[in-house]
Amino acid sequence: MKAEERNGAVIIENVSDFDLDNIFDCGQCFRWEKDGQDRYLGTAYGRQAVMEYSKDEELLKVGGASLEDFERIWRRYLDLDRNYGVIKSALAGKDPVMAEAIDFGSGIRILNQEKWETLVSFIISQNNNIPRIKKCIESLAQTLGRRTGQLCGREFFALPDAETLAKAEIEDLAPCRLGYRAKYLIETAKQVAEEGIDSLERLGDEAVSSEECFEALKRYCGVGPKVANCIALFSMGKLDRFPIDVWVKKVMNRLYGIAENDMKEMNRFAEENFGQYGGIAQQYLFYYITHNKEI
DNA sequence: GCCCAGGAGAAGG
DNA sequence: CCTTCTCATGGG
Repeated sequence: MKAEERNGAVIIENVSDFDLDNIFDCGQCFRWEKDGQDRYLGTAYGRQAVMEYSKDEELLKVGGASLEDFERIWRRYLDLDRNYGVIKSALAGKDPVMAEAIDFGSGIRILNQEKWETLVSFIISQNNNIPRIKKCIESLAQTLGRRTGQLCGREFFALPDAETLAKAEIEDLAPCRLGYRAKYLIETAKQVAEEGIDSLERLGDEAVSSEECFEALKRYCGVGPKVANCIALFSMGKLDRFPIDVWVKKVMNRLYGIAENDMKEMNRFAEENFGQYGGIAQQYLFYYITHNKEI
């Protein structure tokens, strides 16, 4: 798909299977907000951008970014080089339930997020709700993070790196209202700082199997099965991981008739029916149950 | 006041 | 291996 720079923004043509509401409001990321005119303003990889999409023209506009930024960061972040049409057909083929969920959130894409940020974000996410998770993360960035710039009249801050967070005390995090998760975060930061950020980054290598990645992530304090799966899926390209939270339990029960506390059966079902794209299937189901009052 | 949210750690079987 | 209890916080 072709990208070119026109008066301060990057325009990308022929972008299909794409919807900003679906992508930024399906629970995978926490740092994008709609600005009131169907544009999303947010940050990743130490940059900020404003995105706008026209479904009719299949045109994506990324403002606040150079063409170089787009090719270096946003193309991969938005997973633009993956053919979701093929994946959706494979998932919907023999599963009318999944076909319905895919139709409902047909523009979902799995972002390739920063690993450290995703680790931090999903430690904060445990036993928490999305609006408050967003507040906690923004507050953490503003309290201890570095200012990365401004766009559309807003200031943006990156999350503090592992070294910075490792040196922080619980009281330093008090303004962020993280609750009992604050000590998990500092403990994990110490471990990452100690082992080196590379040991975390390496888990995203293709040579590292999905299972190996999952087990390694669970070594961090505050990271259990659900959070490990989210990190592996949203920042390490392990598309088969199938995070099970309270919503996925509900949707698996209502749509597939699996007992609400039978995690083993849910995992088995996902592996058998969704296979290598279990994580993408999970996102369609999560979006479906969290945005559709009918079910 | 109660229940809930993209759960995990600790303790006890 | 499994089950149960506890852990802050804010919104409904």
